Amino acid sequence: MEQTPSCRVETALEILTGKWKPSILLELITHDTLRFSELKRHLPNITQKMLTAQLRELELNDIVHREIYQVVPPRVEYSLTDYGKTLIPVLHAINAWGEKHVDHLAQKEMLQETTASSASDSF
Amino acid sequence: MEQTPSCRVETALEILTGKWKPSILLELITHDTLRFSELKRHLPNITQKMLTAQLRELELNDIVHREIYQVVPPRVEYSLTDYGKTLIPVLHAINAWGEKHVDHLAQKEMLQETTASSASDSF
DNA sequence: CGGTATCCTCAAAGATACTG
DNA sequence: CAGTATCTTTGAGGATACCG
Repeated sequence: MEQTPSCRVETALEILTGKWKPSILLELITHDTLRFSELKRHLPNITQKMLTAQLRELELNDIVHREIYQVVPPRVEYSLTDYGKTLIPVLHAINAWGEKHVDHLAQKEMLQETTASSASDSF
Repeated sequence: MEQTPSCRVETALEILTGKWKPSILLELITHDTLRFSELKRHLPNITQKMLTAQLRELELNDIVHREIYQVVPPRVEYSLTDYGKTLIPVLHAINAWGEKHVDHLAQKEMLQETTASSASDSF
């Protein structure tokens, strides 16, 4: 319960870090609701174990809602909670900076001509 | 060079993650310029090895500038580059969300009275 | 003072197999 | 379909000692 700036930044970053959490969150932002298997299809390299684990952590932090339909075969849908949606502007800021940074890195590699790159996606 | 949103977010997060990078960056934001030993003093639990390693990574990404004064005893000063300063708004957004989240977590633990907490620091 | 060089630990992530 | 259960791997981070 320190509440120093770095405590707050680290607390926030704990939500976002985890190898797959940014991808999962971005999928849920753009698709709104996804079943477990759909999420897995969108993230081809993730294992079931990791997908489950990361989703559980996000759920524990109230970022993600897990809706279970008691049918056969089972159907489980994931979506952002309202609280989770407050993360969107943060991800947006990170995304925007990341785009600049990828360009910045590219410029370092080839210090010659600057290929004008495309404008930012909405996300 | 994929340039998908999650690629960009992950690229940006690579800069910020690392156990000590947020703290180091916040120190450099608030103090402007710090010697190696001053930085170490502000971060009591970091080892020299980790401090060096994290600073080197930040330097490689053009976030931090390392100025060496050839004197005895050696003097090395660290500061944010102009490019590194573009991270400040991002850290600010993360910090602001982190503050809300610490409150959010606190509310989950004691679901009783809401102690009105202090307003946000400048950082 | 401001670092390297080694060695070690442990937890996050991956591979694989099984299940209600 | 949507998960567990195990086992193994990897590498970030830490402890400690030494150096220009």
